[in-house]
Amino acid sequence: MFQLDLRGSKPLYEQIKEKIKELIINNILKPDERIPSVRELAQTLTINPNTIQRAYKELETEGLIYSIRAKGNFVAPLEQQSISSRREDLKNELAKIVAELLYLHEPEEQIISLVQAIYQKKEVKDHD
Amino acid sequence: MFQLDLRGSKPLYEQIKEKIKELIINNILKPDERIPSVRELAQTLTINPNTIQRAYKELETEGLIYSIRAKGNFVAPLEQQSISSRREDLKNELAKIVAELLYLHEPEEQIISLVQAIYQKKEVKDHD
Amino acid sequence: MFQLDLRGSKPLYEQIKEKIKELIINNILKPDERIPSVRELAQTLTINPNTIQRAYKELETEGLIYSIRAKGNFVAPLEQQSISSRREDLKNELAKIVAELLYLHEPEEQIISLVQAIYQKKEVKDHD
Amino acid sequence: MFQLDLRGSKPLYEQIKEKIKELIINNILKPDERIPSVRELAQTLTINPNTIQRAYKELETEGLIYSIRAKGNFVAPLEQQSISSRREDLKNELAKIVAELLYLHEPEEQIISLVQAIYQKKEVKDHD
DNA sequence: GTGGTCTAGACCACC
DNA sequence: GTGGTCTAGACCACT
Repeated sequence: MFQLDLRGSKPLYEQIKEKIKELIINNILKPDERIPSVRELAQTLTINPNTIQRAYKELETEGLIYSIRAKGNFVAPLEQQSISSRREDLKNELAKIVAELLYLHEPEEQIISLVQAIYQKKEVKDHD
Repeated sequence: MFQLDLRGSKPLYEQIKEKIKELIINNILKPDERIPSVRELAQTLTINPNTIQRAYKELETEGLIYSIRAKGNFVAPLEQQSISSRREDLKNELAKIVAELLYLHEPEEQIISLVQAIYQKKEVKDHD
Repeated sequence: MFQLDLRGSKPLYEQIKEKIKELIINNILKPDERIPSVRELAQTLTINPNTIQRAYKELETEGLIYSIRAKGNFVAPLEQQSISSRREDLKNELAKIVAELLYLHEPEEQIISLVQAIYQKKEVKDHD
Repeated sequence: MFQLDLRGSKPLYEQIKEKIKELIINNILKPDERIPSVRELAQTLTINPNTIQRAYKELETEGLIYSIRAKGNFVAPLEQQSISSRREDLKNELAKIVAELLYLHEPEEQIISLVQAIYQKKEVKDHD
């Protein structure tokens, strides 16, 4: 499913969170689809179930997944997340990052083509 | 020096971090210039020194300031090796945010014009 | 039967819980009346059965509905022992919320008039 | 400092969260005051440090405390919490609870005197 | 089988 | 000393 960087300083549970988030954002995991069980994923990644559990719990509090006892964890449908405020938050974060990149003399074109690349990837997917 | 939003939802130390960052990015605080000591700033803002310390520490790990024991904290000059890696980090963060905005159906044009607006502001300043 | 806010921030299963609860509280669904089956409701709302099941289960633990295997889910009659303990639970929750509102400097009058407004609405209904 | 119900079904870390929250709300623990260290509290309550850690971490994400590595955990100043939206949320929760109490035939006077009792306790404290 | 909680014990980075 | 992360292993309630 994905691989972890066991050496880096980033906590494993955060890496797991990010990876799952990516899979959801890229629509590889679809709404109401079941994601691997805590034990399953722990085994395939050969790490402790507690670590997975922690990642899943935080994803749940962030509204990205929901869990049903004795059934599993599932991707939360997009509609149930607070889209509008989340979008504003993200745009604020983005503005700060761009301002810092400007300070570090990153050329504007580079940033714009980065944005375009991300959106283009999606268009390709939509044609599938 | 600056004011804090005491009623806002953001932690004080993050607000301080951002404010200092802004001052550096906008060249109001210049390279190798000394910034207020933890105690000084704590007193003028009438908040706990812990809060300032945490803000300064994170700015240091981000490479924006450096501290000399018993002398104070100073703005880090741009000419450091850390710049290119910092730029890569920022672009990675940016990519994640853009990906999530795409997932939330934010139109591409909005993002690009946001980026352009930030860079345009800078051009105006350069004309000063 | 009712509509969900598909864009809101609240999880769907909580919205369903609340809606059903409202229908029971306002006596639109009457004691021992059958409520839609998990599958039925999932189909009419075009959402995942898991979501409905979770909502129903929580309503059951709160004592508002009861389920008979292979027959369906029904509104629990008021004449049960569970009422007094449920009232105590609710009053405890309420006390905590009021304490936090006090901490956040919400004026006492505001809270009391909120309570009165809710009870007054009921009086009007009783006159129907 | 406080006692836990080891038999009940409520998770220990949630009990700890609630207790600390109470202490903060009742101003027994004051802004920027240090709260017991993870190990300290674990020892006095004779439970595992991990359990305390979990409680503290969730309190931090809720904005009630902040932690500084190698220094300890501290009460977050009131001003840095998002008061206005939090108050609205709390009033909504309160309205639902009152509606359910009305359904269960709890007399209006009982609720109002409960609210008044909580606010009166505070007045007494203010006279100290 | 599943998620959820808890313990015991360990290591790290920081100060 | 402090907070933070991770492992190993256990138990529970639920389906």
